[in-house]
Amino acid sequence: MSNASNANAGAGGKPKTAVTPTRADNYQEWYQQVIAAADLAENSPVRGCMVIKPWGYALWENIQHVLDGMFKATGHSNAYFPLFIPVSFLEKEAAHVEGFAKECAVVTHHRLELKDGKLVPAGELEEPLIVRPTSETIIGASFAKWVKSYRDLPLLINQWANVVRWEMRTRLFLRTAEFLWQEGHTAHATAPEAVDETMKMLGVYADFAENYMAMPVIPGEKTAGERFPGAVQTFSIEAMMQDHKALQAGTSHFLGQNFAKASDIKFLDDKNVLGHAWTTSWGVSTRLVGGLIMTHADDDGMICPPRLAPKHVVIMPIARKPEDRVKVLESANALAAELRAQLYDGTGVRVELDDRDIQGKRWHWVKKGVPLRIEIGLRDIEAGTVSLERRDQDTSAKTAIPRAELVATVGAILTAMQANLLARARAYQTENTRVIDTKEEFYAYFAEPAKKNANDPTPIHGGFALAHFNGDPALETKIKEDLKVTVRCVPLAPGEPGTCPFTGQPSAKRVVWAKSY
RNA sequence: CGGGGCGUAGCGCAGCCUGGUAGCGCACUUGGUUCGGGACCAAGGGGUCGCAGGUUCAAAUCCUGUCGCCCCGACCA
Repeated sequence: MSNASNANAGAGGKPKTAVTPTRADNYQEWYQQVIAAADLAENSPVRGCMVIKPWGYALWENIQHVLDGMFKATGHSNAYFPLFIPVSFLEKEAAHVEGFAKECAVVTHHRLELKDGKLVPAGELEEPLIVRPTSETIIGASFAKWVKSYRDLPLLINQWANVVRWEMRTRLFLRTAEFLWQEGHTAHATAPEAVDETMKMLGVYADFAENYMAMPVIPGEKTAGERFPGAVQTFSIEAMMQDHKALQAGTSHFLGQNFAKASDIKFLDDKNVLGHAWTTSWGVSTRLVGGLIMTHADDDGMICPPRLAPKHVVIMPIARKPEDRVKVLESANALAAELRAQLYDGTGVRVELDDRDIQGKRWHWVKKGVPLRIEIGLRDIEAGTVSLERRDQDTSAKTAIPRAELVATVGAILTAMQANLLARARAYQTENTRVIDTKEEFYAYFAEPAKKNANDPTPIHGGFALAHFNGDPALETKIKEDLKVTVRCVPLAPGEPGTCPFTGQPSAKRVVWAKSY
């Protein structure tokens, strides 16, 4: 489609990068090409919905596995609630209606009949059902039944599910009409307990993002305009993508008693006083896979952080002559077994042995982002070494390492790579974050570079701006209109008071401004 | 939902203006030569040109409609 997509192919040479276009050439197109090159997902016949392919789904499964453990370690239990929600449930919370009604898929019939060779809906439902865009209301109905006494609290529930939001514009992983997520829903006897829960889960997300995804995040509170519909307070973790935009990677909401009142979640406290429970909800979605891509992937494709990688190591036997093949394969299989017996991150090292007799294997795995690539051939066997390549290093960097040393240190190498990816991402975020104290500098920072053509993708520019803000929603709206920049969050980390550069009024602390996904 | 662009083989594209046998590169299959940094040669397979109408002797090409994708907005956790 674009000229950029084949700009560095052709001309008799090999592509300089495994993925075209590069990030700098066309970031949006690059993102899609990485997904295709790594075989993570593809568009489906259904508008806005994606097919998550095995490699992409394996990343999600690893995300699920780790988070599920974290939720259980913090006292939560999994349960499952219906996909369908009666429309009347949504109506119960006014702000919620406003927030979600426009993007609800609605089921109005329950039967199909054949008419003139076509199936047409029949059997209209008395009350339409919406396909859940989020489950506060349907889970609230259950909570109302489950909670009678302060002894029933706190109620700490999580659900792994799919949800549907009929979005105008979709992007694989980042915003799809249907997506997979988890939604935690809890009820508490007091406001402070619910706030504690809200903050605890935000902390779990921040921990997961940094320590598993190797994606540095800024935890903070959303401004009123960005608040979850119906929430009293919304908190998020915000990550910087390689186009300098912010990705909201997880949210945690303190819902006050809004949903408890809407769903009638009432209990008798220890003084025999009837009151409404205090609830929270929090979630992360398959969007995290998009975050992983845009945090780590490069112009050669995906880079999987070791702790979430579907495979840690791929072994590629080098033996094209049939007479060598048996010996090399035997050695490669033995190496695979030795590596699988090693522990990394509390589990056996995940090893793929790719013995396909094809060309281009190496690039295949580069694009998929397997952390370690190992080549083993006759020369290695004789020397007692293997050839090791790390995906976080240049694709031309290959080191011979004694086989026994590799087996002994594979866990340490993966640990080092995980740390390197985080450090690299953190440095990137720091480099593209600026403390700004004047309106002029702020506007210049976010000004879009000139485009050759009005319909070209917007070049990478700007970043995170740390600037004071008087908190006025009207000012935030004005800045959004001017620059498409919004307050991503008011960081939880302590900050100094100062002066709002836009109004000259006092400001409690600097907030994070950026363009966002 | 508004503006723009694009739908031709798995992927990337040419052909369309000026209607007349469906093309190229990569990928794939087979054979051979290669092989430790994206191999080469040869022979093959694969497309009702997004879909539906219309004009025409004849439509990938012209006209109308429609669906989808992408970009820029609007919208949005």
